[in-house]
Amino acid sequence: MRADRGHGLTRNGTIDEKSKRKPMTARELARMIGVSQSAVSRAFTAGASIAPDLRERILRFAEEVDYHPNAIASMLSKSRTNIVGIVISDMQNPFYPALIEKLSRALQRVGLQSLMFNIAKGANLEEQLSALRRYNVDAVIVISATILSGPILRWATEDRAAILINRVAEDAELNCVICDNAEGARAIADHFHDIGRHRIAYVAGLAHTTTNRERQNAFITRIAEHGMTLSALIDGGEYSYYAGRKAATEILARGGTDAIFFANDILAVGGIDALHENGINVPEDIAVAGFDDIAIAGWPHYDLTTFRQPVETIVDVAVGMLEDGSCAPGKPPHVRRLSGELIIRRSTLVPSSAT
Amino acid sequence: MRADRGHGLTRNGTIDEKSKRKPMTARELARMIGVSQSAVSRAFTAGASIAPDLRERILRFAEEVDYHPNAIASMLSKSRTNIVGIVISDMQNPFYPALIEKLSRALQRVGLQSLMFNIAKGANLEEQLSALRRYNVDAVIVISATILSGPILRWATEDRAAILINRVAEDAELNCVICDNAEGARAIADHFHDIGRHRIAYVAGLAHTTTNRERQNAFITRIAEHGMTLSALIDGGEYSYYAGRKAATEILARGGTDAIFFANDILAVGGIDALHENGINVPEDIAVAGFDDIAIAGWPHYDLTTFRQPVETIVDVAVGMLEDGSCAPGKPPHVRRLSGELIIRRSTLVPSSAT
DNA sequence: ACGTGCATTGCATACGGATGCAACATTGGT
DNA sequence: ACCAATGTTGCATCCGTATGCAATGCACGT
Repeated sequence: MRADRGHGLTRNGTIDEKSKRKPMTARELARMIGVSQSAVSRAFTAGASIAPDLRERILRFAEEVDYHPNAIASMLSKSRTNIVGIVISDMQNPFYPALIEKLSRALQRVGLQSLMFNIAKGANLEEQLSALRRYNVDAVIVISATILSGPILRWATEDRAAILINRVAEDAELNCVICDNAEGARAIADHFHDIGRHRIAYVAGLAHTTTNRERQNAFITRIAEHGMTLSALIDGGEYSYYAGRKAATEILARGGTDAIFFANDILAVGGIDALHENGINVPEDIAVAGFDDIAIAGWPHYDLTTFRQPVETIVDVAVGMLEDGSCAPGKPPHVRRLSGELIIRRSTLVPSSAT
Repeated sequence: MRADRGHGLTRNGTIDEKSKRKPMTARELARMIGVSQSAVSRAFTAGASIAPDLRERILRFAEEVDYHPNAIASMLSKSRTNIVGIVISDMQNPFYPALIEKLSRALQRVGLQSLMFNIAKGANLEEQLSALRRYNVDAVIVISATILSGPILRWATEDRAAILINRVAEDAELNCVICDNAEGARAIADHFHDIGRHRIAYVAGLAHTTTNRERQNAFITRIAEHGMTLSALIDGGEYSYYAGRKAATEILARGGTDAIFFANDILAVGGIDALHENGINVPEDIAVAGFDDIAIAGWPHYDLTTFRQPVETIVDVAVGMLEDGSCAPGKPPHVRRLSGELIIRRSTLVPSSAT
């Protein structure tokens, strides 16, 4: 009954001589105690019909002999995996690691594990996402803002609980948890107005992403309402430090700008560096604001005014939707738009003194 | 045969009215085609004994009706999950997201999925790691440098393929893939010597971590061999931007230092900012070097000399160990120490002109 | 003391695919 | 035309847990 058939990870059919001990099963445990396998199963199932003292006896004995229920077998019979697929594609923007870290911890806290699906850009999406279906994940959380068109999204999440974080579904009817991008963009515009700036530039990350469109539209509209001028509108092409640098350089070349709103912080950080290198003072010459409030934004060197995404709340809401079943397939999808917070820092602090 | 018993994610026992369609099974497919369930299974199993034309017929039909083998059931019968548990604890240091991204993609490429175990510091480790065992992950890859003592590590990886990345096992006998920290530290020391610095400070992240000890010991030894002075030795207490700032400030207060080696880049980046704020020129007054070569180190503003960890190679070696079975439980553990590369940038470029 | 009802427990089977074994088909050799 | 060897296929069973159902036990009311 010992190491009779266990095996390791080799794919080539090699039998590894010393391999994992075969773990104990509920049946074995049951036989040792003299109860039925069902009793063992019930002892480990909250709310099951079993006498409290029997349960305790079983649990105690299980601990002694180091028995743990096999989660795989449980998945098969319950057709519930307690696994959530997390689809990501961009770890370069520090906002995502921070979000993923909080999300995976929150999921763990309610007994859900995170299976990572790191989507590479060039590759075959369908192939990469088919594992979502084969592994029977209970739910899919999509964090990628940049990848995945509507149809693919719908295919990947068909008949499955799904939540998009930080993006909305363009055509697909899907659950979304998202920061109120328009609110944030307006807050930045108002703030620029408050500090007396008039000639405003906007730098998009990826122009076509839903987050960018929401921020851009709201920003430009509010700028106009304040009677300020949109001095430049640039699409960086990606959400990256270097795209931010390039955009800032271009804005300088054009001239006539006294405040820049970058679609997110990582762009803004690159922008600030480029401005400094060109001898521009931030905020005296040009005020700069970002969006997200990543850790770097708070670094004294950048000290970037930004609109903080309510990451904790986003995570809580998403996990809550999973728990209360409101995102189950077939239910009408919800879009939860959450308020953020304007964080004013040095990059916009000094009142107008534009050239 | 349609939606008769599927269910969603609710835990409260609620039956969700419209729930997932029950996916097709191999038996159903087999009946539709008029073959046995075994034939279907074999059609999807590489190398199985099945006539090529039958296989093709089954696969074609499966595609038509959108049948996908259920990975969970397969896990149960093969007792192989194709899931690798990735244990992490620190997403703050950008080095880790970058590593994890490459690792998870490499795993996906060989058909392995990544189950994330994000260990929170205060919490009950055993509880958090017990899922590693219950979920029957084929292997465990531990990336956390800071958490997990030897005994816990051994418990978590008992009878299971395991690889530590970026740390060595202190007492436990475990497989490790690690950058040659001593090589890197020596390269930095040599470089400081080459550019004529004499009064050298070392800033540890967490003094007790194996990565730090290797870097620190090798560095201090080599410094001595060159006849240079160790002007300060500081333990930042954590690998963070702010710890780096604090350490740099302290070094300034003591005075008498013309080069600082920070145990990693994120410390160094904080250090550079603090030096700048105190009116110190880098590298003219104080040269600075880090370790890892994170993206930020390459940003023009920091332009940090550093020792680049061979992340791609680390990932390849780790995945290779999984594939060839050399990390199967019971096999003698290997420690693969990989060479990195000194990346010289502006933070050390100018020859000595120390105060 | 007997009936009723609830709490426990075990039995049997389901979950969906993998695989040893036997049955069967095909090919080739003589 | 017969036998052996090889190649295919299906049958039956297993993987380990969950759960409907029936059986049992016990307490309580009259």
